[in-house]
Amino acid sequence: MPAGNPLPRTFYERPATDVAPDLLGKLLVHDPDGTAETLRAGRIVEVEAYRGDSDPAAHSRSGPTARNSSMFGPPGHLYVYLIYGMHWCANAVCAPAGVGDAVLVRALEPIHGIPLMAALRNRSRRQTSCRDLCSGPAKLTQALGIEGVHDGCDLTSAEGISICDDGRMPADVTQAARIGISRGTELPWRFYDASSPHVSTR
DNA sequence: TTAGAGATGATC
DNA sequence: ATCATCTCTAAG
Repeated sequence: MPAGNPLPRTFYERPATDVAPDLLGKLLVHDPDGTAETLRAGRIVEVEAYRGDSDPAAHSRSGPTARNSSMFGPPGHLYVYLIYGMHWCANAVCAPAGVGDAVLVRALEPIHGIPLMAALRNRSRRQTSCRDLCSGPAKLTQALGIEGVHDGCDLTSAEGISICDDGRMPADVTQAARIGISRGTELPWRFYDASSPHVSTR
């Protein structure tokens, strides 16, 4: 078990803006079949918080729908959605059930299973550097093999997809405006490790 | 190195 | 029509 222990559900049972910075340095792990050969993991270096109450950019802003129902479920679960018709994005659901809070995972430092990650991201003819494997919310889901079927899965179980704590702390936590949204741009709810070369922008 | 456009489909 | 994106191509 190279990844440490999964974070407990109580970790997620807080507002997304509190959970988000604490997720920096943790490991996002996908162990699809319990074998070391297919396990891949990356250290979280960039996240964004989305809140159900008064956040115009959140998918949960207008209440539960078929797509966002995981956001309103119990904390410590995964919310996965399709964006622009072709990319999957992964969130950690936060706050008590009934509150539509989540943290979008935007970038990882690849840690384990890097050859498999490169194979899963082999669509491009261009040479994929290690920095290009997980430096974006849709890149990292492709590298880890996270898709719509994983929406709602439990992150606190060591099986399948989990977020684990191995004791490492982020070096340089920085707060800024969120990326790629047209509303709520004034809210400084993006958190990243400025010392990492693996964040989604340079 | 940077800017722009195309891909591609669910959502509300 | 919008969208919590990525990639390639072309221009400078």
